[in-house]
Amino acid sequence: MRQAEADLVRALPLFENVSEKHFDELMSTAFLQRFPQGVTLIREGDLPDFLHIVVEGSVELFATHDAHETALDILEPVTTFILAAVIRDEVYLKSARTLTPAQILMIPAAAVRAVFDRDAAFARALVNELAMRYRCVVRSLKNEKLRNSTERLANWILQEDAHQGGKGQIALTIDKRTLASRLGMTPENLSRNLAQLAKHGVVTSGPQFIISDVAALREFAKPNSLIDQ
Amino acid sequence: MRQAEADLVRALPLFENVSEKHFDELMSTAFLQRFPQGVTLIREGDLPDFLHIVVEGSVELFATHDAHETALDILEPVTTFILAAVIRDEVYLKSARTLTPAQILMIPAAAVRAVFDRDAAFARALVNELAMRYRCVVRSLKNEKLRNSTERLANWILQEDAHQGGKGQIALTIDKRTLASRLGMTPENLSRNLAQLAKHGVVTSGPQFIISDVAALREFAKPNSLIDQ
DNA sequence: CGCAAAATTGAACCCAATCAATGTTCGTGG
DNA sequence: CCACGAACATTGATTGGGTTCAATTTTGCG
Repeated sequence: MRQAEADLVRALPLFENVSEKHFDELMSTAFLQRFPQGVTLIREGDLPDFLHIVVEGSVELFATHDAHETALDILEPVTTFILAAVIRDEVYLKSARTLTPAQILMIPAAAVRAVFDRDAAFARALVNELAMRYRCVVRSLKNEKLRNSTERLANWILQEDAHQGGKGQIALTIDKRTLASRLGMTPENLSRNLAQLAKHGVVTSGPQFIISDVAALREFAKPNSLIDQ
Repeated sequence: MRQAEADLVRALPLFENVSEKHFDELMSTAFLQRFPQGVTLIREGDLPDFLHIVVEGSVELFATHDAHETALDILEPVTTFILAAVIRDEVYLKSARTLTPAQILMIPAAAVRAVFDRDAAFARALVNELAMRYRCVVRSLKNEKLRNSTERLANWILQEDAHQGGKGQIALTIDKRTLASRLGMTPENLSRNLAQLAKHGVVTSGPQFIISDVAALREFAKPNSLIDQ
């Protein structure tokens, strides 16, 4: 790994308070790799060799069973994944693929477990990260079970707008079929749901969503701090 | 807390390798309390005061939104809950209530965080526990999204049979409405699903389920080690 | 301009929840 | 020991949310 990249990694919250010695130990065997879009990074059922960290791009976590597949999460920088499998040294429960070209930091699982035992700051950071990931899953489980697909879309629009600066105007950076999968619905259903939201203050034209009536949209979406972000 | 109870707690995996000193520190402010059935132990949105551990009985984790409620998990001894909230010192995302009379060990959140920082064995055990809880949520999320309700029931029957000794004969210890809620379906739907499973090797008469054709049931249920147990 | 992929629209269908009615079980008190 | 009531369980009919399949329109790009 080059120095510029090592500096980038060093600044991550996960390594913030780790001693220089232990950080070097982790990095000496780690590598930062670029992947094109659509590459399967890990496969459910395999044993973890590396802790993965999304440094750039986005990664989809998904699972399959009986010829069906479901998206479980979409990760953006900077997020670890498969941390739980690495800690317990048990098989992955999910698969992962790149949704865009991506840069992934890979740290050997054995090194992670070794440094965890000797560096309290790293242990603290890891457990914090894991707790955060846990809470994310709980939030998305609640989102899935307590809202219908139109409500999930409405809340996504509110969040995405906030994320893009709250201008009440969203430019889609991904195509709609990807958005549909991220929201746990089919592309057909996304179309219908967007049509529904016309009644609740959202005007769409192609990849431009305009919130024409925020109050109406919030009224419909019922955002909830115990579910959203 | 009485000595007998302290011994019981001391034997939990979570405290196995914790030093005597730190264990005493945790226990000096902890208490083991009995609750009747149907008591709400924690409420989503509150800040965590205590780490909870189910020592006896069973506890339902649930969440509410917009006048709807959903069961997220059912815990049996010995399991921690709200560990992630305690570690991050953030509000609960779920509520919890006793499903049966229960005995709960409550350790002040501040003590947990304090000992975590000073006792590597405790840190290791906590992170292991958290990773295990995380993987449980992922499994139930996959179970929910990749199987329909009849398949979930079929797999529950296979697991419960194994749990009761693999005799091919299950005696229900809970009533069917509770089972329905645990499997994420309505009591009506449980009835219909049991009727369905008659075609796949399950004979029921009241609270007795008999697996008359294991091969047929497994064929239908398609158990999967990356989802079940 | 023309093609392929993406998006939309309509129709049929599936799964599960809800509502309503009926049947069953079980505990209690006469 | 039986009778009764309340909770539980089953069954049927209806509804709603969502997927799938098929056909059509739009978009983007060579």
